[in-house]
Amino acid sequence: MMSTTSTTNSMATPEGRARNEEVFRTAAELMVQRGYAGTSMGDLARAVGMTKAGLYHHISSKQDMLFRILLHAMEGLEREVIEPAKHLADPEERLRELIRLHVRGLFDHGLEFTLLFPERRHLELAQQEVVARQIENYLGLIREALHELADAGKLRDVDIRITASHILHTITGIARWYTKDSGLTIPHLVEQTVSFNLSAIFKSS
Amino acid sequence: MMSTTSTTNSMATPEGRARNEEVFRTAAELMVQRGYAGTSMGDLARAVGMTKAGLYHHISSKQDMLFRILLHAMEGLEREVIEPAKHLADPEERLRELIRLHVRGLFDHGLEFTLLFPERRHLELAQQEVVARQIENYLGLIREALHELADAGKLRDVDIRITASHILHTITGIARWYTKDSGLTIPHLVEQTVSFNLSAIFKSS
DNA sequence: TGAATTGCCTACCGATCGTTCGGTAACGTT
DNA sequence: AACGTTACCGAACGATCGGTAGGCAATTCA
Repeated sequence: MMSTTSTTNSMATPEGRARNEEVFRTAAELMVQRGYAGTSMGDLARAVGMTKAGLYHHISSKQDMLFRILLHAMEGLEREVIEPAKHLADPEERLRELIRLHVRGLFDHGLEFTLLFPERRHLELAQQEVVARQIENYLGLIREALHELADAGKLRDVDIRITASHILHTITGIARWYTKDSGLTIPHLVEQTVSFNLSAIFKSS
Repeated sequence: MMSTTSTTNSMATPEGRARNEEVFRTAAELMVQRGYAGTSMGDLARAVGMTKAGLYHHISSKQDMLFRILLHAMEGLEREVIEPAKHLADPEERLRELIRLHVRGLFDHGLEFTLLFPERRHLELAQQEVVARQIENYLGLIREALHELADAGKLRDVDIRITASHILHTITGIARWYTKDSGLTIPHLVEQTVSFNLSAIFKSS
């Protein structure tokens, strides 16, 4: 079978799979709020209505659970953001779409997990590198678009490495300050974030 | 005496004061790297070359230590950033100076503590509010400058609340991605961050 | 010179951490 | 009816957590 989704056992029934997903989803939510070290297995067990021992039917260790959560976040980023945007020929359109989809994904999908990337320090080195490579890959996509725009003479005199990081952090920063009761609509937030970053880089001419 | 600086005792000698500062400074550094929950008192003790028990000569509790670190960071922000900038009459110059001083302070001063603001959730509610109020106050300063610029017709059609948050997070984000071995000079980083944010908001005309 | 105070130590506390063990009720298959 | 699997539980493990009690050398103050 060589399933890549298995944790400690084969997780056969639909109810079992659903429960399994609930464990991982809840863990991700808790860790976004309180961090990896700040979230105990007891906390997680209580949140899903289970004992600590019961959790270990679904996971093999806390660290491995974090790794799987990050893998899932990376798959989501790849599928919902990178893949739809990367083949756009026009670099401006491509960059615009990267930002738009990422901000949208922050709310639609559990893609808020992007927030958990800083928690990669709790993983083993080999696992850390997997995550680091994906982040570098994503940043590379932004830098590539910036380079093409620079070659076309459309950019201000900007440092591309710094600028790419600034763009990425206006996006991930949203997850740190946004609250539902702010009265902000998501389309408005998306539009504002896109235009903020694009205005930041283009020549004013 | 009513000293506000005392921790568990009067901390009389210069060497004592120096050691005391070292404890707090080291704790701040560790917590920036590993987070509050991820930094144990044993870690801290080892880092300053002391036993856990010895630490408690300098602090009264881990939580209180965090609160004092955040207070110190807020004082630094007030002294090094807010105070020098707030009296500038020209809103563009004021905003530029706020950003410039904040990024500079990230490196010069132990003002990197800005990173610790997310850790305020580990404080008691009354203490959390003190920190939240200061952040709100700082954001208010940015928003005020933006309002003045908008009234002067100098801004793009921009949502001021969102924009202020974006500006703040390009700055604090630096502490998350910057590494010394990147070959970036600090003046260059400061200049790029200032121009990124100012370009983001002004009319391209 | 003696008495305090400072700055740290050794030794330890109860609580909580992540994790494991043995067991079991419910269920599908044969 | 018997068996195997799934999805859990109660109880406990060793390790580590934040924190404390009491002592002791060095320094400072009277």
